[in-house]
Amino acid sequence: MALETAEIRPSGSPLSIRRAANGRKSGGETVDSRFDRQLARVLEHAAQIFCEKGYEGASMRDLSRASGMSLAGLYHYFASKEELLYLIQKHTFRSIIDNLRERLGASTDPEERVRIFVENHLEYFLANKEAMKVLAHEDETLKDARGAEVRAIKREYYRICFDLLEDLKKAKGLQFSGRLAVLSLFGMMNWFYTWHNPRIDANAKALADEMSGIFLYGVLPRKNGNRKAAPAKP
Amino acid sequence: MALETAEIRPSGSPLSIRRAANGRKSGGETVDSRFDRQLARVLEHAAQIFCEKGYEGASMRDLSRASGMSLAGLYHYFASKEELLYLIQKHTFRSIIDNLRERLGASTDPEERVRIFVENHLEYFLANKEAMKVLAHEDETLKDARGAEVRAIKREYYRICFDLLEDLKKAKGLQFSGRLAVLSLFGMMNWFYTWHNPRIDANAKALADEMSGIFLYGVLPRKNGNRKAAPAKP
DNA sequence: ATGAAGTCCGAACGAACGTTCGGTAGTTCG
DNA sequence: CGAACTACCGAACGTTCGTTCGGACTTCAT
Repeated sequence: MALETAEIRPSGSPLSIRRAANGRKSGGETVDSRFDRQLARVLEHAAQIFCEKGYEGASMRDLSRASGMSLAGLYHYFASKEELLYLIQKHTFRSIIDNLRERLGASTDPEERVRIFVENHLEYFLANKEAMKVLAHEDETLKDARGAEVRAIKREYYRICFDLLEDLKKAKGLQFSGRLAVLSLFGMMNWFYTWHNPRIDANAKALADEMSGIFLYGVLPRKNGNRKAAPAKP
Repeated sequence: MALETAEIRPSGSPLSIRRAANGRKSGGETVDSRFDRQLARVLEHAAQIFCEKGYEGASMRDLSRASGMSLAGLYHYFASKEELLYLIQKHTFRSIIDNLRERLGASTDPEERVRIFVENHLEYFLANKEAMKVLAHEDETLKDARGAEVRAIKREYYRICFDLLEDLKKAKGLQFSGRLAVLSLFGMMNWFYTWHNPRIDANAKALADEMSGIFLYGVLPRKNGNRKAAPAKP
């Protein structure tokens, strides 16, 4: 799945790209202008390079080579290397949240909604591995205004998860630390990128089921045997 | 807790430091030579700088400034920046494994041994925050021989955890994917460094109890009420 | 006292870094 | 046509990077 065009922020924002998307052409076939499509192409290559070598370890020359555009030409599309990282992180975060909001509409059962959260996260992770690793690994890289904005989106995402767990608590009359539960769950899910091997590991749906099972019921069985046990490894 | 001297590997190893530790002095009070003590001091500062700025983002000049030693002087103690990272990672891993092995001697109960593992990991993490973040965050940074050696120690550590879970499985007649369980548990524990706040979060022992609880029993209650529930957040 | 070994530094090396400048095609549009 | 604008590039800018070199001061066994 390709990165779409980085969305343009409301005018007046200090972080907006210098140019607005214009979807008009005399024979306009797509909504995105050529500028937007090229930017998206560059962002995709950038996500891959940042994923491979890390943000600091990746050079603009690496990116130039990967995208087939000259070093100077790249700067036609963004102002700095840091803005590149910002655009990738913002788009990825907004995009996974949008996906999630849509999926959560499908259920009102608290436990199932938690399962939907996990499944959405892992499926998006698998479908956008490079960008998601950049999101998880370069968590503290951005500073100042751009960093603050991405951190705000991250809080929004965490908050959704926190609220899902609060609903679950209320529905089942439970007591546990919501903070630790959320952060443990995110730990399980985000550590993903350090070990996932498509030749060994199951698909996103199956992994999400197993992870939800561990998070909700643990690896030990309850006394009554009705929990969904993960299948044994062959 | 300070980094001790990086241990010297058997002679003939291609990665050994160029100099062996000699504990002898006429009035010898410590086992470590001056060389060893200075190296340990530099390693400690290096861990802190790498923790703050990342390995690639940290410069030898940053390290020179932090340790109060001249840029050229640093190279008296190691051959390259990469060796620095290697020494930090190797020492930290060996050290946490040694701690663990000693603690595991205290119990033969499978469930308690898993709890000991979690407790040891989190306590070591809290006591050596900088070095442990460098270990977790710069996981893929080292290449070639040094990377292979650290990866081998990592496998050893993972293997210990995997075997603990296999013992638990056998003892309780369970079925679950050991691989996913180990990696989920490591995810919970290693994500730690991205969120731990000493002003908010409990001490290592309490956090370890809660995390073990989630991992073993999940956040949902068993039908009989005998699980150790985490206290509600005020 | 002497020499070897250990400890440390100022200055510099070439390479690589992110970014900018001036310019050249190509397209759009009155 | 020609002015305005978009898309892009070669070459260079100044800075910072990891590392090295030659030497100076200290320590210590003889």
